[in-house]
Amino acid sequence: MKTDTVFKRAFNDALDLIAEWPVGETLPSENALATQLRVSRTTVRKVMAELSARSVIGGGGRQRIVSPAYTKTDRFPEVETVAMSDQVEKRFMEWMLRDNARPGTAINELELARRFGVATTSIREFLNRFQRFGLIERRPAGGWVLAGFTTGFALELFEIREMFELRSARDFVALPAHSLLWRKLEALREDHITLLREIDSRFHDFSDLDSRFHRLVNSASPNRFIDSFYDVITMIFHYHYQWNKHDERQRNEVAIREHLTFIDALISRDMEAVEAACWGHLASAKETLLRATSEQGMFAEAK
Amino acid sequence: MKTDTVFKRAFNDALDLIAEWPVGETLPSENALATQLRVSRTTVRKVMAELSARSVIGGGGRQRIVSPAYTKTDRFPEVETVAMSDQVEKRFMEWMLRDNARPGTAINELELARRFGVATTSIREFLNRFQRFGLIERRPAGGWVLAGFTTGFALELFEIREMFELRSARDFVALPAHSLLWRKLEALREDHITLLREIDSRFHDFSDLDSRFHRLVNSASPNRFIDSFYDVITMIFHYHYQWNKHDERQRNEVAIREHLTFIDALISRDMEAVEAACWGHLASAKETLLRATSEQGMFAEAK
DNA sequence: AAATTGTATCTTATAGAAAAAAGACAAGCT
DNA sequence: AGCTTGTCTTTTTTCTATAAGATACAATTT
Repeated sequence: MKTDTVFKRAFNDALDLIAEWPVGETLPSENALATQLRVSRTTVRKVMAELSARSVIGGGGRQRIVSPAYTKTDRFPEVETVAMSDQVEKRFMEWMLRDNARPGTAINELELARRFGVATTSIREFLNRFQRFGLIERRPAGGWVLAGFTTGFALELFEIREMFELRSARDFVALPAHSLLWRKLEALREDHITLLREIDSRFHDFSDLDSRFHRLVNSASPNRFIDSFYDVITMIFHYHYQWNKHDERQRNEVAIREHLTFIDALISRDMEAVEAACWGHLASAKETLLRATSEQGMFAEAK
Repeated sequence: MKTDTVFKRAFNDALDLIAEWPVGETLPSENALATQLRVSRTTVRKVMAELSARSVIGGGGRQRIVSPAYTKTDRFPEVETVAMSDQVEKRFMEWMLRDNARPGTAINELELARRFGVATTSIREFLNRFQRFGLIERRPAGGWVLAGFTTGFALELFEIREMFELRSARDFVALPAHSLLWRKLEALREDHITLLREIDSRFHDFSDLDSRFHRLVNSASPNRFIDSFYDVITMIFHYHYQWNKHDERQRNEVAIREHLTFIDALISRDMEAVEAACWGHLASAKETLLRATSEQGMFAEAK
């Protein structure tokens, strides 16, 4: 049976919406709400029904209003709003990075299913999708082995990343002056400066900025295989940022400055400066990731 | 319920084995057979039981012999020996390349399941695994769209391929003289010459040789992301060779000669010659693929 | 008439089950 | 003692079923 995480997330979002809606005003139409909450009308109606049942809203048909007797009602807990597939990914990464899982370990679908409390179907689906990230491998006999987040993995990742990033930077510099991307780069530059100013409180926001920057550079000459490779990087860095808290603020500040050097080099169209900035940034990103792989015990290479 | 394609293939293989076994001699042990037939003992026993039931073999326990009264028995048809997942892939490629399917088409799991006569689970599994090839894309809402085997796809594919191949060729040339790979290259060179001599009858065998050559070049400095990318190329060329019969013999002969030029350049360690040979070969491979994409109507770009 | 809601249908995500195949262990043979 | 076979257990593959959610169409309101 499908989980109702979509409904629960929409319900919570609807509560936020209602909190700012004048009591007595009729609510937007179902279609409008569907667009705002990014779900189908079917789900909107289910949310409205639940809100009615909890007397958060009153009136029926096209006269739905925020109930005058509106009292705070319980939101659904966050965990229940994230899709099963995302939860499986998260749990798997935890299992791989936190628990014992050494490279070479056989992956047992049934055991993972039991451990995560989901059906085997969900595990299979996850493994099939996750395969492309290169952290697991299919055995010819059937079944999977953990390739693991090893030093070798990080080195291979960065070898490709260097090729792609340099190629994209070159194409970016060759962009015509009137290209929209220059303006986007300009905007992103501002975002960097803003974040740098507020680094002490907002250093967590760097992860997202990082991904946006590199994807913008790549968008100069789109290539689906490069985009797809960036999904790997995004995933790795997502978990890396999430778990490696050591020196986080400091690391991010350095990276922002490197980005700015890179951006300025791009704007100057000086390809030599671009290459230098690109190498510099990648070298330090690589070093950070490699340090993480050896700092934590479970990252040791198995052979 | 799982299909018994493994059993059926093993059964057919066992028949081949028995055809060359002296009547009256006791057969190899179950373990030995399991290794030879590349299945588990469980399956070997099932095969033996079936062979017994059909009186192809006689005696029991460790005294199994080819029955003196052995008569030819029906093999299982080829189709029943290929795994469901492989069949789904084949049918999907047919649907995409032969039938109507235009890029941008929404992919309907249920419809495909009905069309292919399998459960939706099999379709889902296929789509999840197949995603990495870049021919389909997941929609945020859920569901899939066909990206399709378009000209754009081929161009993007070759952009990456050029980067990877050149990089690997460079690393290959830098290999120490005593490396095992030089000998493997030498052997592969011989295989090329042999095939060239028998090209008129064996031109179909080129597909496999092509894949072996390029994977050997890449093995000079292994990188899982490059290997994974080669899976895409192998898959594409597999279907391309299978369906584009036009000028096949001629095309393959040209490609073999290009490979030989490439190989000789590698052996000479002359990086300039290597680059030239590499570019030359890739340019012609690209042209072939691009011509295929425009020759056949369904490859037209949709926008 | 256009937008909105009500209703029915189709599609996807997930569970659960069962057969096939692999693997583990015990017993038997040489 | 080391293979070999018999038996039992575990794991993977594949099917069917069902609730959640999306989409299409009909009815209704303004």
